[in-house]
Amino acid sequence: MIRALLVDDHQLFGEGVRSMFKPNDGIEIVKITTNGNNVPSILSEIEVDMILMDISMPLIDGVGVLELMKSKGLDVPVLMLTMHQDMKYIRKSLETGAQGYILKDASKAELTEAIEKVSRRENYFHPKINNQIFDYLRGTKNPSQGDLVDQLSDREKEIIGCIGKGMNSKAIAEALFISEHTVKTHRRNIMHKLAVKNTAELVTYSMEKGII
Amino acid sequence: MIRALLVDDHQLFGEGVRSMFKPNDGIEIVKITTNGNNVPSILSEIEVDMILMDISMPLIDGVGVLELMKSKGLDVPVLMLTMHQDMKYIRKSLETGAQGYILKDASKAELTEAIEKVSRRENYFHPKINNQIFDYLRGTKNPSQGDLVDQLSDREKEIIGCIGKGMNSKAIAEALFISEHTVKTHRRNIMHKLAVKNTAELVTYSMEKGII
DNA sequence: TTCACGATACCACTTTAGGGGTATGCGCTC
DNA sequence: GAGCGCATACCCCTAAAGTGGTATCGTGAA
Repeated sequence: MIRALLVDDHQLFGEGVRSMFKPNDGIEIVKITTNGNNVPSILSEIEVDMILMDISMPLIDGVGVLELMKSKGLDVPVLMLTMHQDMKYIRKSLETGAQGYILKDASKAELTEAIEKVSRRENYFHPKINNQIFDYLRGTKNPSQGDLVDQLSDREKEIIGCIGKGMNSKAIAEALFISEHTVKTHRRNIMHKLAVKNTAELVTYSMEKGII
Repeated sequence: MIRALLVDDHQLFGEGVRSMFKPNDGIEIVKITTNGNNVPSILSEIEVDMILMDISMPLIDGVGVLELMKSKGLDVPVLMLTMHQDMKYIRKSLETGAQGYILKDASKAELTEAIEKVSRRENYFHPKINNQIFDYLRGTKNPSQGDLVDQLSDREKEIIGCIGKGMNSKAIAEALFISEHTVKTHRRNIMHKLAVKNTAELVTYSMEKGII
């Protein structure tokens, strides 16, 4: 029986995955937490064979939890379980030490296989992202030739999200508790980084790249 | 026993939710489909009391499935089950006739309550989005039925395409061999028809609707 | 310990968008 | 033939975006 810890902010998803595994599947979700910050204390209390981790979570994201674990010397294999098919997330996860990467639209059989492999400290990649892995490995001859989107900071992406919702600089400033000047500076930097002429093109580009 | 059909492209989520409901919960997911286009044929084969529907799906989105059902005269209460907290999605869902709206980070208890209410053709809204519903109802005296995009003329869609490419009014005027004044008039009319505040929101909305 | 970067903030300025009108000609329909 | 939607075009004006700088502070890397 593989004992797994699930880290996901979506309660429904978590309870769903837990109920999905029957005793004879050989897998048991022994604990679910919606807050990645609790992972170290949980690991000190109970013993698990692997961790199933969502990437996008509000308080601390999956990569952040991986870093937190590493800083505390916690060595438990982690399977990233996410909707993001972007190379950005995959790369970040692998760089930070994830053992595998699977998409949320995987089947139960695929998830079972992934959990088994990761718990044995083998790598697992979902078939859907294999091509991207190859493309990425082929493309890493020239690291500067990355995606323009990768140059954006988290704050800048946050600003982009607000812009897409139709908020103007003043509204964004109030929402983020910063000055309107700062928002305008961010907008300028974003436009330079993405090499776009105006807000319309910025929104188009960002939506195509999945930032919005 | 409430018999539910689940429409979600994320297999894991679907199987998870299905396993979550035990016989004594009074709810059974009798069928899961990852393709919304199959909903009409499924409804003709099996009998269900309600439909649990994800909004963002690749082949046809949740709102599209609702429209498809309506066009075929299929009258089964639908609970939208999604991650999107945006009023835009909520509005579209309600306009197209969804009976309820719940977020994917809801608890099992909340989902159970929602399914029960919707199967009785009562409305259900997740507590987290109640405020947005109120704001919406306050702001909309005139509930416009039908899709806003349908009101756009071909010329207006052409203008929208240019805006999305980052062209300003002057550039659009030159490209279409018309006056800049005319372009500005078009932009104004477009924004009124789509009920958006500015160009950024216009682009976001248009891309979601597939105009761009 | 520098040094780079991100987030913050401000000034001054030009260009563009956005909102209020009004108007004409064309094609279609009732 | 009167009305309607659409594309066209112009006026005036305000608000916002966009461009050119500069600058402080904290953090983390070299």
